[in-house]
Amino acid sequence: VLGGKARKYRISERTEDRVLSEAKRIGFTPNQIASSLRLRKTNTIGLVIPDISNIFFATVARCIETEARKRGYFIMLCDSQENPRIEEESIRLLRNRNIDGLIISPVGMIGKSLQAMRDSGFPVVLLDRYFPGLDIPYVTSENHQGAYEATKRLCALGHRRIACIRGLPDSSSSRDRVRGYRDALVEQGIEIDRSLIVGDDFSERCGYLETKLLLQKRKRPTAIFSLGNLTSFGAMRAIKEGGLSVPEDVSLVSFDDHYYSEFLRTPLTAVSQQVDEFGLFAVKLLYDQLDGDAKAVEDGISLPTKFVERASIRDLNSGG
Amino acid sequence: VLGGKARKYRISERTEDRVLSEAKRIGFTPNQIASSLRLRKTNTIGLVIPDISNIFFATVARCIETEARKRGYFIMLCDSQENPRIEEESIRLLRNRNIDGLIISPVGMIGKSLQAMRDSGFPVVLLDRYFPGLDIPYVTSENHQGAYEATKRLCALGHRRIACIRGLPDSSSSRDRVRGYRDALVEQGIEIDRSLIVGDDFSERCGYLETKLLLQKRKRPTAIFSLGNLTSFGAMRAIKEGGLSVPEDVSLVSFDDHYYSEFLRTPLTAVSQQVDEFGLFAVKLLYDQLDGDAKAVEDGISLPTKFVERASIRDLNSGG
DNA sequence: TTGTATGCGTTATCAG
DNA sequence: CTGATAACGCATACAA
Repeated sequence: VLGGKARKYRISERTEDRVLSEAKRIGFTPNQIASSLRLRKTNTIGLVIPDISNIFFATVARCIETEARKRGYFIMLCDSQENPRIEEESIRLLRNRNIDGLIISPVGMIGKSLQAMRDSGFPVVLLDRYFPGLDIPYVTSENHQGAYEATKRLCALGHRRIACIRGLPDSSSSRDRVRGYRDALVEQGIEIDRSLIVGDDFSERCGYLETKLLLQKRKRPTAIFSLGNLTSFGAMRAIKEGGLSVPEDVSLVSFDDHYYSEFLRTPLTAVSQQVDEFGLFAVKLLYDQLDGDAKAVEDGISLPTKFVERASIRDLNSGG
Repeated sequence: VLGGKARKYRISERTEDRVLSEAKRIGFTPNQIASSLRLRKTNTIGLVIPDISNIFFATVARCIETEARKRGYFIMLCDSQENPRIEEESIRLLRNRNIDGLIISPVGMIGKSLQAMRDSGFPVVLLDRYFPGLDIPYVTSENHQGAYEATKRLCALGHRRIACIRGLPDSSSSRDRVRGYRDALVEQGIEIDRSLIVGDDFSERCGYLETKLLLQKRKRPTAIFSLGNLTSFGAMRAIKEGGLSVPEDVSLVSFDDHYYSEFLRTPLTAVSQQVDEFGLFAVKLLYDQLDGDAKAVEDGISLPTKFVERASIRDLNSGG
């Protein structure tokens, strides 16, 4: 009766009512742990994210939580701190706890490991980053296209020395954005200067350090393309500290756009991602696997980006 | 042996090794669900937050997750969306799942309900908001003091008509900040104009709408004190839309300070909170309860704030 | 329709 | 030291 299957077992209404009212009287609440053990289903999704305090992931997490709840799932949150060891450990512990599925924005080289999980029938969805060659469903942005457009625009404004502060070099998002950047330069006949492609991770500190160094070069870049929202703030900090201004001394473009961008000292030109859709699709892709054949799921989705031009880039043609 | 209690049961080393190596060979992983059922302990903490995409809560959540993990706990994340119904439902479901404790930034009037949980021995910690009169441990900022200082400073600069955009009126943080604001005004001999105390929640939209209205008044306020980071952005949006500037046309102070503040068009004066400490203390307070006597725990902690003055407030004395 | 028995995987107890 | 057994609370199959 408590399971809502009174009908199925053709329990008399009188009995059903008696059970229900007595249950309410003593405040009976079903123990989900016991249920989970019995049914081998926890209604829990593991969410492993490099940095939940990053506004991008925080926004995605919110959507995922909301969407998951609608479908009756809980979120077990793990912040891998962009640390492969913590990430691996988190996955292990989550699996011990019999989560029903995993949504992860991977940091380490765990493609094969995730693929193995998936092959064994365990639902996995990648967030923001994917593994080329493996068929694990993912949701990401059209990183190449977004970076390509942004870089092309900088070129059109006369920039030739454009630096690129990338995030975690091993991540697909970073790689694809760098590719887009390079392709745009090559297309414009600009030689790639590898010393202008810098950065190790998506942290503010990284943006700061790399920008510091870039600004000290004999031939200082006229524009900086920063591939993460935190690195962009790091870049701004370094620029400000050096007594320089955007865009007079250096133009700045950021991948990833958020509500603060237009209110900055110099409104920031940025490649905007469909952040809300990230969460929606992630849960959808996971749910499709939970629902039925874990393997018969589309291999991934790339969401279009939008180039939002604001005052942070300068036209070198007109200005001289 | 697998439980690490070989010693206790005086198992021979040989046997222990045999068991351990065989376990590794077949890849044995203990089922935490079964363990949880048996032990009545899930090593899971429920975290219920009004909006995980708000940078304040996101930052706190990160600290909580990190700190909890250190102590072997997992985080079950629920976003109540500042909706009391969702909040209540979340708590109910979390308890069905036998979480070991709850960290919550409450939205609704659930003080008595939480107190009852606590009285029954269930560990609870309040985040950012507390319930006066009840003895549920909490961690919050010295909201009154922080708001008092900020308002006093505005007065010192010659402001007399200072609006206050509060958040959720029922929350202690909002109430205490408004009290600090009022106390400062009263102390300066300024009459409280209730039409200048506005706002219903901590959303961007709220800040926007209320600022729109404030700016239309015949006697427009010379300064706005916004009690949340999102409402501050709403205020900025409305001010910008009205073709006005900060601080020339209106001064702006925000409760809650983050990394972007100094990079805004007009660097934002703000009351800075010790965000990282929030998470630390929350987990500590919870852990003290998990550890021992749930009731023998300090009743709460208020962390000092820091007034960070930037260009967003104008001196009416000197300027004329 | 209703009552009863079994097992999910661990842990604890207790007798050997 | 070791093996057998019960119990955590629920869901299901089967007997009544």
